[in-house]
Amino acid sequence: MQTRPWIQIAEDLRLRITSGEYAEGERLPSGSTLMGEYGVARQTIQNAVDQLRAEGLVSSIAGRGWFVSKRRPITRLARNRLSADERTAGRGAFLTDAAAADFTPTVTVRVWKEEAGEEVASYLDVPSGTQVLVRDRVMRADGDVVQLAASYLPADLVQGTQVEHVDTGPGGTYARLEEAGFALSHFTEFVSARSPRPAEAESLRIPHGHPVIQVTRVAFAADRPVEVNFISMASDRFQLVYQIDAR
Amino acid sequence: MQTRPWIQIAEDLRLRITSGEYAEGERLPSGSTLMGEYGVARQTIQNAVDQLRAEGLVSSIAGRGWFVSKRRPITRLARNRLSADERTAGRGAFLTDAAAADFTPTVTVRVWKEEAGEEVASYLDVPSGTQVLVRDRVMRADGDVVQLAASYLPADLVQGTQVEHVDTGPGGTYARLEEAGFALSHFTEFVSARSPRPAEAESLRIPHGHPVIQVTRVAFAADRPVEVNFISMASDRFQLVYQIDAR
DNA sequence: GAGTGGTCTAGACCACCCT
DNA sequence: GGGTGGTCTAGACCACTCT
Repeated sequence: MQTRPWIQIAEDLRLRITSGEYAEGERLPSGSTLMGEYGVARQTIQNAVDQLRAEGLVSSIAGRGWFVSKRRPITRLARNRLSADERTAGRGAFLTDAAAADFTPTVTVRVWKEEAGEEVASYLDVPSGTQVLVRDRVMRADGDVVQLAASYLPADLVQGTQVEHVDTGPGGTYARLEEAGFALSHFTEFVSARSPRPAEAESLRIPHGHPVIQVTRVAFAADRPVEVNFISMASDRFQLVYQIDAR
Repeated sequence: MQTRPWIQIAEDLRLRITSGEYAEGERLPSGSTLMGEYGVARQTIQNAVDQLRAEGLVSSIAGRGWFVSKRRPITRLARNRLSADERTAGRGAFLTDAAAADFTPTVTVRVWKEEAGEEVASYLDVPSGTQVLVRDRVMRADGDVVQLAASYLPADLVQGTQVEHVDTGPGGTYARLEEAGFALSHFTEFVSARSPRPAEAESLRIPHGHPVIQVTRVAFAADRPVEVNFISMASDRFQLVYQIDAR
């Protein structure tokens, strides 16, 4: 086998953590101590700890030490809440989640128009370069950024509606679309994950190496796509929940 | 702001790639060249490239160089295929996907019994320590490992059925469950992402730093959980697709 | 054999935290 | 001030690839 030292050290430390030798919230031995214990250089220990941090087992505080991560409560986001009932209740999806998970939500919105790039155009089934309305949103929970989202809608569809404004009114964009004659039939969500760019990681307060969940949601009105929404969120804080009928 | 050098270099290289200065599949300048260009040490360049690799923009071949990643075709896994129609068609989910995505599937299965740990017990709504049947599966596409899955079922539920054997027969576990009187009502899928352990990354052939999509699927028969399935797959190869009704 | 990526080492500096 | 994590440097070695 002969794995590299940093991998072996990571595996050993992982074992010591999961076996309970170091309890939740407890401090790991310092870098210098571990250098001595394993007889390796500083950087090698760092690599091992970086791995455990990416896995979510360890978090670090500069100047204090490495700590066994406390299992943070994970917010479960029920995706099937996009149903008409929830929508007409007058609250957007994020605000509904906030109520369920008990945090104070803030949403910062910027709105502008641009020409659709290739990806957006393909999701919306329009030619590249078509004018689209962009709704860029930063969602905070108790002040911390937790989700980034950018919606794209064909500009002619929402011309003169409240969707063009920062505040879309009760029920949000979807409610306004329905009023404009685009009754939503279904949503398609594409779910994946990726490593965030450093700037993104910093704004979402993601530990280095931690993945981001990437959801691309397309809203359809009578089989015509009317909105595509790109959503990013930290994978250590959120879990998506989908209900699938068996029949 | 004053970001660290490796972040700035990563950002610069990302720009040079996305702007098209280096085309898809093209080789980046060598480490030594970049050390000279940016006036930094080898390790700093390495850190920058590691970041781009985690983002999926760059892949590396030891002894050859760093290359701008070719956008691999992503296999979209339609989750709503868990419906009764698909199930009675006689093929498991993975084999259906294989047919759709055009690869040759292989599944290696190991089966055993053990006592349920805390997590499994809570998903199955049984006491910790209850006997469960474990079906551990390695799924390969054209020989490459692409998915790992481990199913847990209450042992008494499947006592004496074909589910206890490696080959569950046409329609798989779900078909056998229905025959045993447990008509499936719905599935709940919890979707998240995480950084793989090094060993896991190697077996799934995941570039270092690349996330794994983690799906936990619970099958219900008349509101009683009868199976929990933990599925891992590489996020650069798969995307999950969910259809959500709007009414 | 020369060039490449990947890793390890030893030493240094910084920002930060806790007396 | 002494300890801590995080980063950068300069130099080394290895496995690999392409002549």
